Amino acid sequence: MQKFYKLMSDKIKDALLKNDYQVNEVIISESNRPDLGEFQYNGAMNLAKEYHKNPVLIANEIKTTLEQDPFFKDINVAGPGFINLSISDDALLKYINNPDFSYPKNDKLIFLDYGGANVAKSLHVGHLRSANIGEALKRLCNYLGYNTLSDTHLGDWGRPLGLVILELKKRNPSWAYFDENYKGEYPKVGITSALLEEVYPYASLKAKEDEEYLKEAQKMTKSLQERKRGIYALWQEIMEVSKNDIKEIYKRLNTHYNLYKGESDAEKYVPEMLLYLDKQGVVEESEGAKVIPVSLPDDKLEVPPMLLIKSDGGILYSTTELATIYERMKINNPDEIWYIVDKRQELHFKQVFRAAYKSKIVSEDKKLVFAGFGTMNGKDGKPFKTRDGGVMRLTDLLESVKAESLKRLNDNITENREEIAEDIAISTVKYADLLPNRETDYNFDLDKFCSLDGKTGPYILYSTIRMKSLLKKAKENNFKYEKMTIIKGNHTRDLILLLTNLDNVLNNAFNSKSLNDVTDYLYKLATCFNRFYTENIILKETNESIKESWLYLISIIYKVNNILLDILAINVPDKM
RNA sequence: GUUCUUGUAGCUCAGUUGGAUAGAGCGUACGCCUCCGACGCGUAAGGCCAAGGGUUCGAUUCCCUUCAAGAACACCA
Repeated sequence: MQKFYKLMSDKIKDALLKNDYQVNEVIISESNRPDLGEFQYNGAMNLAKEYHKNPVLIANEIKTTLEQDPFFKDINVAGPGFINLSISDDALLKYINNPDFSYPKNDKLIFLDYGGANVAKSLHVGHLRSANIGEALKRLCNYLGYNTLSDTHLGDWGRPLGLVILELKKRNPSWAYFDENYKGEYPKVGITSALLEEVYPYASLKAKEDEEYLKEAQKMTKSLQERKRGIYALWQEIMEVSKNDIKEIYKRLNTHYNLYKGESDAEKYVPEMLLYLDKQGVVEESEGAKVIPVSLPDDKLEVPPMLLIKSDGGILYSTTELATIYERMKINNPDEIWYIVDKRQELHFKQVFRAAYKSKIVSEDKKLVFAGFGTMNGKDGKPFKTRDGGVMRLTDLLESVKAESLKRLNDNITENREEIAEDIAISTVKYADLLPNRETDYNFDLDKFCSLDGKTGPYILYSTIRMKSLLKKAKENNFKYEKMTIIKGNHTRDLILLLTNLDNVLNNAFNSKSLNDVTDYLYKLATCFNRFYTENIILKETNESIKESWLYLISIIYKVNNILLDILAINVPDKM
């Protein structure tokens, strides 16, 4: 059976045509007056304007036509021309017994850029949203039939690396990496992520206080960018260690990338791109620097030109960003690139995107999408800091949530407590992170997010596990649940109606590139199920067809729950 | 300073081309377990949608003004 809303709007479209009304799109929504109907169509009021007719009259014409279709149980016209629709049991049963949750494959390729980890620096809380939103969007795209590629786009080529290497040299001048006369393979020196984590903040601080040190660091950065043999080899060792470390943390968040490329990869394309840009004639000189002007006549705020080359000849963030696009178009040629990054970077990306289109690195038929997200702040609404004022590491955040989850975990669970607490912790963090609209800033509140009450990950998990264990028990008792034959009992109908909305929810999330519709829908499913569950005693129901119908319905709800949780990259433990 | 974003219940937030009586969660008050997971469910109180004006049958939504908060604004990433 096709998507329910599509079916309904097709029926209304037909009815409109039969009454000689032309309309491009029929939008039906859940009723906000459930006392009058289950769905509503408000189009009669718009048609009234277009056809200069009384909207109530139009609504009644449509009503009369629709009433011949046994699909509808009740149709009424209210107020200035609202059409309220209720569906017959037969139609709902037909839908629920043959629901279509799948989407056909298409060949569009969407490239998602999210994560943005920096090499030699541990991931911090600022990296959380990008990973959560990006991974969920990627899974959503896949579910809806799109091809995807994801890249974490590592920050692996700038001054931070120069600082780290310099400090390592100061401490270990005898390493072969630093011997300019050394030939042959360099022996590994056993860099660890713990070492890197300690070295970078130290060097970074020192560079701020010590001018001489900063100069040395700049020199070191230059050596790296020139790929001096020993320095480059050390960089490779650092990269390997750091990359594995980063992958480990992303793994905890169920986040995986197709590509772990970085600025160093894009940098290789810079010379080629510069030649190309020159040929395109888009580069201009300005105050000793080379820029691409990107302002447009109707800009209210003058968009400053994109800086391509500094007056000292060096390249910048925007240069590598543009080179990254150049590289991606050349290698992967995606139809769209989505950037899931902090919304404060909007202007920067606007410049780069404009430069990309202007120089025809990206053709007009392709989409560069900026999906900026709001900042996660501390409980007090101020930027999230540790007690000593530093930025909190992502691992520490996850550990604190895990510790809290473990503390709250039911005592009668004796096995796999650690693993279960981990699943709960990740669900907690992800659900809380995806609940607000993508662009909204939100405050991290440990107690609130870990609570079992309300719109929280644990509540969703609890409800899902409840469904699962109920179905398991039914199976153990050899209760069949292959179809639904009757709609009886409190909230049974509500659950079916809620399910019809799945397609809208997924499409809205795709269009808005925000997951809050999905998290909210999961919450609705869970509460509706819990209401249904408390008011109907399912396994002890004596009427066999009612029992089977209920169990079948639960199996569908459970399935949808799993589909959605999987899109959000949340694991469901067996027990909690 | 310029531009953009935001302002919705005590708190945290939804609200999709303008629609009927503005929705959730938390918190508060009061209820519901001899029964499938009470880590659950129910009921109630709580609002001048920042303020003022405009557009129209109709505005939290669109336009203008004011106030308040936040962000961005070329040689950092």
